[in-house]
Amino acid sequence: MKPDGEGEIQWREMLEDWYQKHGRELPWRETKDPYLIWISEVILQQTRVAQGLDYFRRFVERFPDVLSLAEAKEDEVLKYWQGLGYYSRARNLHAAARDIRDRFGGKFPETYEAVRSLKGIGEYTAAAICSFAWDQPYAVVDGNVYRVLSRVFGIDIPIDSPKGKKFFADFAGQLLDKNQPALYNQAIMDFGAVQCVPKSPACLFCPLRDRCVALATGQIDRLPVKEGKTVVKPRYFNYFHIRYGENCLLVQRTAKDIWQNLYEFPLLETDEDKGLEALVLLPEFKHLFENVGEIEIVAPGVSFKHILSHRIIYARFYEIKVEKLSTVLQRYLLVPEVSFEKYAVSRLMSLYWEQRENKI
DNA sequence: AATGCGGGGGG
DNA sequence: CCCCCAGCATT
Repeated sequence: MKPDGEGEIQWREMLEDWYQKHGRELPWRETKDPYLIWISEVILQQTRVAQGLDYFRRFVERFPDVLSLAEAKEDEVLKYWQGLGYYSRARNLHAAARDIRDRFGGKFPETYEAVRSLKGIGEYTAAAICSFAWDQPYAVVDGNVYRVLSRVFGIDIPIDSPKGKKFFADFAGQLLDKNQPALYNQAIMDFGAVQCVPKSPACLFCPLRDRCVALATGQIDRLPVKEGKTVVKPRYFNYFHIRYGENCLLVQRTAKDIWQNLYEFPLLETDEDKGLEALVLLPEFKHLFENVGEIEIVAPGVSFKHILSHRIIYARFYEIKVEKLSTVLQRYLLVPEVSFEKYAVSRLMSLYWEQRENKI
């Protein structure tokens, strides 16, 4: 199928027909409120619909508009994001809400450039918001679009190369149905998510089976082409669940690192896997437990292998009771254990807490 | 141009 | 085990 002349019309009609029949009903499709669309799009960055649905419902119930989000504390926003990953999305959402309040008088901006200027909104999200909310003619290019276009038209330019990004952005712009951008954009993404799936798509039942280049040439499994290979690096986290009476100690991660601004136990990261015997010999360990009186190591280290896309974290948790709070320990946050769940923590921390509750 | 950032689901 | 998901920011 050629992307010009009559082919374009066929292409659009085919996608839009398919969408009318097979498109999914999703909560954020029932609104034209740019705020709700924005929230849904950010939640769905690198995240499946099934995973994000409940987060969307909870988030917009608590923060129904720009102002309520802007007035909230970042800690609470992060708490609503807990478990979803890529926490910079939540931090940027919060910062952008304040930006809209301060720079745009609380009214969601309505031009592509202004929307794009907000933190956490890139080309995809700006196009999604502007097309869905106001039917502006911007083509979305997400993982679904890359897959559909690369297969149907047999394009093997790597989608994660600058050349590929430019090509697909231009191409998607040509194919866009400028008379109804919202409908068209939803249609092509849903088509990718439901019909033209990454693995084992049901090509026999595809409305494009007669015209798909990848299917005709046996390249379905090869397209889209990606060149980037993510290197997985190991990290070794040794956490100390330090108990002082009915309290534990927490600290906020402030570094530009994984889980920024989430809370965790005092951490000793090592460059290799170490057991408790090796750990206690480290100066950092000695410093942490100086002047705390008698210490009692309640449990042997509990180990977790926490797998992320680009990291594999080998974590050990040690539950340690102390008699006194030294000046070192006083620098941490003293948190009643019954209040632990008020803090936004990583999945790793919450898994530890969960298994501990189960044991008790 | 390359890297970092989470977590979950499916083959 | 590996790949991918309604990507973005930083360097």
